[in-house]
Amino acid sequence: MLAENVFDTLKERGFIAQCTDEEIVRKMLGEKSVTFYIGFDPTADSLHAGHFIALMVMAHMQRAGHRPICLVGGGTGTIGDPSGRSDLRKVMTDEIIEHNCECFKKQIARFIDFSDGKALMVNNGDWLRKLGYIELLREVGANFTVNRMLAAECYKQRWEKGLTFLEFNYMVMQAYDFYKLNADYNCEMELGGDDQWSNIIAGVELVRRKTGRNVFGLTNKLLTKSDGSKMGKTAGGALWLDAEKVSPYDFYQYWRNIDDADVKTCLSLLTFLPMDEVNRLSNLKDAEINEAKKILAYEVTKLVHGKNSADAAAKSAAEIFGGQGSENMPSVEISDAVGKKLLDVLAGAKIIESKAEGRRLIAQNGLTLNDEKVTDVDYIFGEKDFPNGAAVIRKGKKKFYKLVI
RNA sequence: GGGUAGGUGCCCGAGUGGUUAAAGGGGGCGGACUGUAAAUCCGUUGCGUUUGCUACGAUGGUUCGAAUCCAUCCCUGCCCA
Repeated sequence: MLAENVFDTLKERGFIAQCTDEEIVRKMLGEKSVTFYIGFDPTADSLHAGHFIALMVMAHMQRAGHRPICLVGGGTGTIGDPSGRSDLRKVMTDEIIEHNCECFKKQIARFIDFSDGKALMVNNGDWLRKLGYIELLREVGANFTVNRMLAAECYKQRWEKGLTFLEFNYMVMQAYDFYKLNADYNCEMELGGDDQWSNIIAGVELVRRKTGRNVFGLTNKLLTKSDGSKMGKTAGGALWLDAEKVSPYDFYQYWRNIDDADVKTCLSLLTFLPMDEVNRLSNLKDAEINEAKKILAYEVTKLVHGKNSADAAAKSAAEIFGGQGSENMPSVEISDAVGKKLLDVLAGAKIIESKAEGRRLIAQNGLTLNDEKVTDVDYIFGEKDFPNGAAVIRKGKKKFYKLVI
């Protein structure tokens, strides 16, 4: 008997969206160690905030004594999951898929404990790529009815734009994964984002039809804002977990700046803070709730980038927004800035996307150099702009950059 | 394969020979207000800035001039087989 039932934990924290059978799953999770899996398709070279929720679920499960199987989709990634999408995913080359899988593996390994067989990592490319078409049709295809599949919620978005036969098969592939993992590792549960519900129940049904065994599916809520829109979007795209793509400071700032209304969801889903603490923090009102956001940002950053990075990010933020101090401000090395046009330097450092954007910022009073508004579009850097070998550029209200010469 | 409707800027979506870098909305960005929040309001939103360049699926063509007309091709929806 396990001390605490994860099902209750997950439920209390608001993770659970749908479950094939709450009662039985809860009972099962309470009596024995269960092997479960979550799949991650290698759609990019880094995981993002959306994947992070799934990793949290996985971590909670593992802490409770269950065994995770992390599946990277080297096989399914070649197809592309159409679930909930209105457009066709662009096809990736095998090299890219392979590369992305490797990136995923490294990142996942930071969150899940793989020592002593406490978790497994598999790649469905290992079996899906070997499958023969006829074999698959007979073994698996016979267990699906097209009319049933067509009724699946996940294809609804596609009725307008069209669904290719390639993508239509995605569900079959994922179902096969579950069947395979059940056979090889006695995997009894598949977890995933709520957008995966259709695919998950397809797997549950396939296992039952082929083996007569009862397996289960559970989905977690997707990370959305209180208004229903997707969370984890930044100007540059997704909120990546890779420090190279989104710096720990920017990552910290993302959570530091979320809506008041989303504080509770984020604290319970993205941190391990005890629920009474989560409740206390999220009930803070007005300016007080900033404390909760700081804790949220720190905790999430710590989980994703480690304590040192989180400390540094928190410190930078405190300095930058608190008063002066620019010690830990994100900095860019510009060796020969003096004598050059400010706009050329900023564009070169990727601080602004184009000089047109720079001119616009200046025209709208959005660019500051060492606390003075820049008003001259043709401003040329002089020695005096780098008092201690550095100049501070502020873009808009909250984006700071230190130019070091 | 046949019929038909389409492919426009980050997205949706007007435009159907010139004043259209292209209405409107969303999103983004900047400003005001604030709490490094939300809502709201205002501005802005291809690149380079000396009347320049690139852009409306692709390639050719007609024209003083086309996103708008013609041809071919590619792609997609719907209907029929």
